[in-house]
Amino acid sequence: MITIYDIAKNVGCSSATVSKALNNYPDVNAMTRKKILDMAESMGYSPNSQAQALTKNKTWNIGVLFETESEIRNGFTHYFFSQILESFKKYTEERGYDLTFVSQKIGENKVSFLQHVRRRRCDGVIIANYDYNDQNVIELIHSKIPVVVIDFDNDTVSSIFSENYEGLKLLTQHLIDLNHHDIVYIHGQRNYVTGERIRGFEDTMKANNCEITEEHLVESAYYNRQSIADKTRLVMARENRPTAIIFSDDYAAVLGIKVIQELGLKVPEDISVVGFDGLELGQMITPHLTTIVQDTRMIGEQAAKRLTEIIETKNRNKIDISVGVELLEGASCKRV
Amino acid sequence: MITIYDIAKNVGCSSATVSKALNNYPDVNAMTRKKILDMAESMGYSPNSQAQALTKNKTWNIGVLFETESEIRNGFTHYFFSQILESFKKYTEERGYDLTFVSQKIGENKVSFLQHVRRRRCDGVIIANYDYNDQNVIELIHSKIPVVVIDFDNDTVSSIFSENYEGLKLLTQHLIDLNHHDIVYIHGQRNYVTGERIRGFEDTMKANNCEITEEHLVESAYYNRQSIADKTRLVMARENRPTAIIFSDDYAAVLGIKVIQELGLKVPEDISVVGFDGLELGQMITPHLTTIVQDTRMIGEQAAKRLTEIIETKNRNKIDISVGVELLEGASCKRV
DNA sequence: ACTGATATCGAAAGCGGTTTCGGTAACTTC
DNA sequence: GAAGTTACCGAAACCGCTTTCGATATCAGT
Repeated sequence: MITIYDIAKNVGCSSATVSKALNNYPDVNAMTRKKILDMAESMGYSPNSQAQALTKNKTWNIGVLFETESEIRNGFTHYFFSQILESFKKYTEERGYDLTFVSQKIGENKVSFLQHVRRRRCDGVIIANYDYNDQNVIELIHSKIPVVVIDFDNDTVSSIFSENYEGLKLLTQHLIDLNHHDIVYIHGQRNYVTGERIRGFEDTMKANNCEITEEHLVESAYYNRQSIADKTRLVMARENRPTAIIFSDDYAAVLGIKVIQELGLKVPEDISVVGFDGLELGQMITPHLTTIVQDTRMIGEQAAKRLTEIIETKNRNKIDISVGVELLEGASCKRV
Repeated sequence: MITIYDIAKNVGCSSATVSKALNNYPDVNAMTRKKILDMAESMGYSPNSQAQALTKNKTWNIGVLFETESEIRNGFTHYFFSQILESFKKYTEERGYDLTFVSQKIGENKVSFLQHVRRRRCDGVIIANYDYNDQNVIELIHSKIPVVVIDFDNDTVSSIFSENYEGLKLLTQHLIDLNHHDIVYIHGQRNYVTGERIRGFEDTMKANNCEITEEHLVESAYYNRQSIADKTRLVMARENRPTAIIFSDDYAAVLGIKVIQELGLKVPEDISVVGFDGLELGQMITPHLTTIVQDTRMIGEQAAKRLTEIIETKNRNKIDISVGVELLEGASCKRV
């Protein structure tokens, strides 16, 4: 690898001048600048970002913490979060940052997430879809490093949310408008997001004088095929089966529909089904899924915007950003 | 950020000794070593990987080039390649490498992929699902940097392939065994992989004395919904409609099935359909898709293994690795 | 007591850059 | 022509770490 010293030697100047020419400093003669730039070009010079990071104390690197509590679909393969990450990546790349996945190992050493991020001197970290109870994550959130989280309620770092309450309100109202009164919500594990959604569900039910008992709330493990199938079958086997099911997400809804179909029943003729997320998946099956579309592009972009802002202003102020949702009417619901 | 100098000062020794203690050099007294380690611990020391990279000339960073020719589902959201990447990541992480996505920008500067990788001093690069005709990619492949590619035939760098020929042979034979003779293959753009698959298709058809004309080969754009739907409709509208369709991949097959269903026809009663890849997607619809399962875990692992091998041995020898495929029988085919 | 081996340590150079600051040389200005 | 600017350049310190190599102290052996 060739260095600025090599260039300096060939041009006949000092390394300082080369550095200045390369970095558009004003105090270098136009002629020398050109000679240096040409020489750099012809020698195939490539600045060493490590050396630069060392002096500038900025790596242009953003750490990504991106896993899942589920064993089934994790990391990149997660239908929903991969979309957010893709959008996040696009925005940060434009800003000149690279994304580095933070793991628990560097070279030969086992490290905590915080240690990893600090070793790599990441300028900031985005956390999504991680187990927020993980001691490692907590440690990271409470560090001095710029952090933005997605879908996680906390009082230290900025976070991005979809309007979960609103989403469930829209879904529930939609079903009620179709004359459904007996609606079961198969939701995910209790956490902040789920809490908000349940609240939206309950409030809307009550506001429309629909009875709501514990029968109407069923918990299922997130992105867990077995659990989703089991819970769906359980609900379908009830003697007074509901007329509609709200699934925790599109993935669950699509699986649920499959289970229902395998039971010899039809959606929406025998039961109405809605999801949440707005995955392409939901539109690839028959019937098209009615669902809430989360604006993943916007979520990723807002997360990126907020994170780069924190990095560049050093102001870690907690700001919560809420991203709007939208009802997408498919063909999985029917008026009763 | 605290440095080895800070530790040295507090312990009362030189920075060299601190470094040695931290790196398990033999020439440091057990007592001093302990003092240093304890001090490092209590001060919350975190080595600067940039500084280490500078001296060791090794970054423990692998560049990832991972996009798609399609506008629809790219990067992380690609159903198939995200699985490979996930597996790749798992393996390289275990080995202590970090993954960095290589873009066309660093800080304020626009750069080529090669420049990006060289600036970051990546130890190696994995390329998957990229446009291999991109001048940027070609430049990278012909550089001195350790590179492994997936699904790309070339004569400079090591590559990992699924047994594409074998895959189509299995699919075609399966259909023929079910008495299908009129089979249309809706394949992707012509490239090496597609070529291999077409060869497998044609050879098997011929070996079974099935007629094969240009009618039997239809080209459709990869992961392009519109194109897939159009081509499917075209084939379905023929007056002597085939009894079976082989789609380029599961994504296309699932979309194809939807189109067929929307035409008021049934799979497999009216026509048999098979895909390629083995996506979860294919098993989430009714009927379950019959397809070829590509071993994405193995592909990612082999790619990682080969790449780290090249990095660690400096031997860039071209080695092609072939990964076996398997027929998965769903319910999307019927005997005629 | 003397020699040679061994254990332990640190000075210093190097990795590849950036940035301050002082020094020339040339150029204005009156 | 003296004084003050301005343009341009480079020495040197620094970023944080690794690694060589020589120095010193200690110890065993004879």
